[in-house]
Amino acid sequence: MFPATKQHTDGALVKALRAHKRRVTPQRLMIHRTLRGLNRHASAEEVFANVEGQLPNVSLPTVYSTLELLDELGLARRVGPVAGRMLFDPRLDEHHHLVCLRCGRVEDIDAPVETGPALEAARRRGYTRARAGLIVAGVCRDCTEAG
Amino acid sequence: MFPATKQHTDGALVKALRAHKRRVTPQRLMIHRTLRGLNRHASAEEVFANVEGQLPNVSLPTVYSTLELLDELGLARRVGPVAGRMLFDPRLDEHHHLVCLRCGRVEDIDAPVETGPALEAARRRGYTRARAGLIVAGVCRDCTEAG
DNA sequence: CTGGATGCAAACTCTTTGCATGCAT
DNA sequence: ATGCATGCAAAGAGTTTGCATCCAG
Repeated sequence: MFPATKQHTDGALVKALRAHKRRVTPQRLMIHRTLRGLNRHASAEEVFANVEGQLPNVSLPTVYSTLELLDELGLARRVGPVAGRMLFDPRLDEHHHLVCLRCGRVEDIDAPVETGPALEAARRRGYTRARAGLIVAGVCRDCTEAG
Repeated sequence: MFPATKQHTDGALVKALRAHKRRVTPQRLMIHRTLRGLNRHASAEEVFANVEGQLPNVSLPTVYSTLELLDELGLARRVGPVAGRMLFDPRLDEHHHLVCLRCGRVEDIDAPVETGPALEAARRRGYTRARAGLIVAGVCRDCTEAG
């Protein structure tokens, strides 16, 4: 389904799995490839729906644990929970999120945000592995027009 | 329990409720006063536990709907969901949050964050009532030391 | 009076856990 | 062969909803 990125994407995952002494399984490859192919933040449910068509007998718990693993490996980023659901984002570069309080839609914001001072404050308090994400919450155009 | 702020706090709520044509009820006054008294972000469950001692026969759904109302009235700010639970913050000035991924603790960060460009981006996309909040997620000192 | 607000209980959603089986190493 | 990873099912946590009753205006 995503032939252009398949090779490189699989290669990076296999390399990361081997480096962490984790097993390379068809489910992990397919879940990773699917999230990359969606090319936007997706819920576990969405990834699951898309993986089902590609690989039989995949379970939702496996999707959750694999997405969590991808986050640990640095090959995806867990965002949220946002609007009540956990999202997983294939984008690895810094960006932020815009959430509609009404319909739950999530969009990317590429505006720059100076997170250095906040991360520094976290470090000073003894936090490790700290990462910053800006969430802008509002009511989207459609929901605003719908009243 | 919070005599020093009680009068002013109640007054602001009563005024806001009247302005929005909503009713002034003992539950609303007590929930508002309790959140202010806690003086930190609290979950609905926490507010509920503290209100129970002050006013008999208060229900958790009422706490939820009242905290949501306070957010609408601008007398509290809903934060989250963070670490799986919705938090409500009596602080009205700009500040951000530091969350431990392990134990779920939430602390305030007072470091300045330039949210203007992100809010402007939201406005350009047609979002209304947009507000920005930075979430720094990491592992706190205690959890880091605990392994 | 009258309709918004409440209390209670139950439903709902998303996520996590337990356990037996299976497959990557 | 070994034990991590998986599938299935069921539990768990937090939040929301429905409805009869109550009380603020």
